[in-house]
Amino acid sequence: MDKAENKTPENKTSLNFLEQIIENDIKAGKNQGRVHTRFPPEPNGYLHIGHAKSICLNFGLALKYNGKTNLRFDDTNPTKESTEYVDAIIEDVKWLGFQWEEPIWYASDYFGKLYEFAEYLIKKGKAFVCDMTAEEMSKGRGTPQMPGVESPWRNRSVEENLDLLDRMRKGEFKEGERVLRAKIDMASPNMWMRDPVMYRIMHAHHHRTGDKWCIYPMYDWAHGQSDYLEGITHSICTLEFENHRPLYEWFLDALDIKESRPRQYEFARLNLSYTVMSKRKLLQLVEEKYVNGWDDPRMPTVSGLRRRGYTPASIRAFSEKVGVAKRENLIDVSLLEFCIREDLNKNAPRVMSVLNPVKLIIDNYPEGQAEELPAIINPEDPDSEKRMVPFSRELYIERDDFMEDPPKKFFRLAPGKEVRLKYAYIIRCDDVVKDEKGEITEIHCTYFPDTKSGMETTRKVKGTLHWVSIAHAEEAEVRLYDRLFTVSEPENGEEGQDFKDFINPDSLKVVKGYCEPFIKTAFAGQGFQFERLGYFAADKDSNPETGLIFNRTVTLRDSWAKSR
RNA sequence: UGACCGAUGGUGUAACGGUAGCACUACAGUUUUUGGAGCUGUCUGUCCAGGUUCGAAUCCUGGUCGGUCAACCA
Repeated sequence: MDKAENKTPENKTSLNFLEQIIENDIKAGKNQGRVHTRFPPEPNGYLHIGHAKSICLNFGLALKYNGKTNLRFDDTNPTKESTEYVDAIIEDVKWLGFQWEEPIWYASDYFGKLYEFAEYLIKKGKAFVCDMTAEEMSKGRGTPQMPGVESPWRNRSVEENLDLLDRMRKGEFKEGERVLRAKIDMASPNMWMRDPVMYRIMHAHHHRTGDKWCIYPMYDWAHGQSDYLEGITHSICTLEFENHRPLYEWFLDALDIKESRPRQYEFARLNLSYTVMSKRKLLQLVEEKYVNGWDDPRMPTVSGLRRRGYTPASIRAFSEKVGVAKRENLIDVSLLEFCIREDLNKNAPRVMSVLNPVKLIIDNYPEGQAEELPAIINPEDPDSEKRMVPFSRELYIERDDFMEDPPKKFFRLAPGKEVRLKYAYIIRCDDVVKDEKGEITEIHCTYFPDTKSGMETTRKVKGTLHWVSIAHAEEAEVRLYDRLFTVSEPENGEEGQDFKDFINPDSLKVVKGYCEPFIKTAFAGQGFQFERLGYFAADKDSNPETGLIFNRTVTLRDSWAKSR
């Protein structure tokens, strides 16, 4: 690699550590140069942005190196898993834009093969049936500093072990009565090598194998062997499995697997500021109704982000930008927000919408008159078409866009001041009307007909406002989302504090919005820019009865708000 | 206190013994019929102590700090 190449970003040649490993493997001719990855979710919850990173990584690596990626459900614990989750996960992976190698696999596809493997290990004297209770076993395991003690059942005969395993499978024993264990080393400094459990008895109905099995394999026993059976070359998982790698290797060795052998690599999972990422905690938020389901737009789930208005491209871009390494990290949500703004700025149609209205009356505009003004749908798109916006005497503008007694840097409307109404005319504020509480109810203005948008004018204004003609306005329910937590690391509070103590009570505000008629073209999921406000996505619940519903994806950057 | 892993600006991530770069954030300027977007620029960094070397973020030694591991979860 030439040093100079590294400096030119347009032909970026720097690789992350996984790409380096893969390139070395290809060079060395390992696995005949094949690259085959897999994404192995457990169907016990919905996918979140951390999974999205893993998906982009696994599929991205295969794409880059001309390889394949399997989608495999790690369904080894029937008590926690269901087809509801399977379906949702499939939809999310598809939505993110990735194509897995057909068919979809399940660890349960390998239950039969795994059973044969287990018999093989028993015959080699490398596995045994243990009658200890879970509690006894836990005590006997020792501590990281102290060796464990060997099970009294460790040296049963091959015949007895085979017979017992067969009877475990047939359901002759109660749950918890016996397990199959690998015979490794109770004194190992690595806890995972202290005769780990391979099979446990569960009289549970499995979503795919039904009642066929009464024993189910543990993760470590199922995973590496599934990788092997699928011809996986690079089995990529998160850091907490680092200590499992010797066990992963031990099983492959014990099964005498030498050719086409998968290798496990670990990377640091994604952490995002102002949210939580563990499935357990997300489940808690759902079950305890802090949010309205897994796809609540405040959730960091893929389905939540989708409903919030995030696009697949924005999530892929984000996954690219966060990078891949082995150190713990905390990504600032502002990076995620940057990615969706970048996408929507280029692609979202613009529309004017007033969310906190105050009435503005143009006194010198004829009553009953209206005109259609052309407006560009997306100024960032050179091929953008025009939309027509109705203008009339009575408008709504944003309450924040008017101040009776403004500071010097206020570029918006104030008594005696002039602003442009976007795509329309320059107006001057002449007067305000207030109610008995002192609240402004009407702003009276004069418009200048020769300043119509597109006309030459010498009149200069500092501010441009968005507006909606009251008579032509479409009403919509607008859901204003904010971050779900008030602190950047809700999981790292003081002693005795729970992540739920930091839930933001104002994470959702629902308001009525007034939009220009063009909004009627919206379809579910479509993202718009409400000019000067932010990006908003049509909610999937919008229907003729509820009317239009919009979710705020993210606000526009606002240097005015910041400067105050 | 055992094993494994890690440590580069505020946050991420490059640099593979030879000028510490890129992105986000923040700030400033420019521009603007979105206080948006764009463009330009600025600030801030190699955990510590030794050693090897002409030269160390990079190699070695020793510390410090952080993460993971004692489920019949994954």
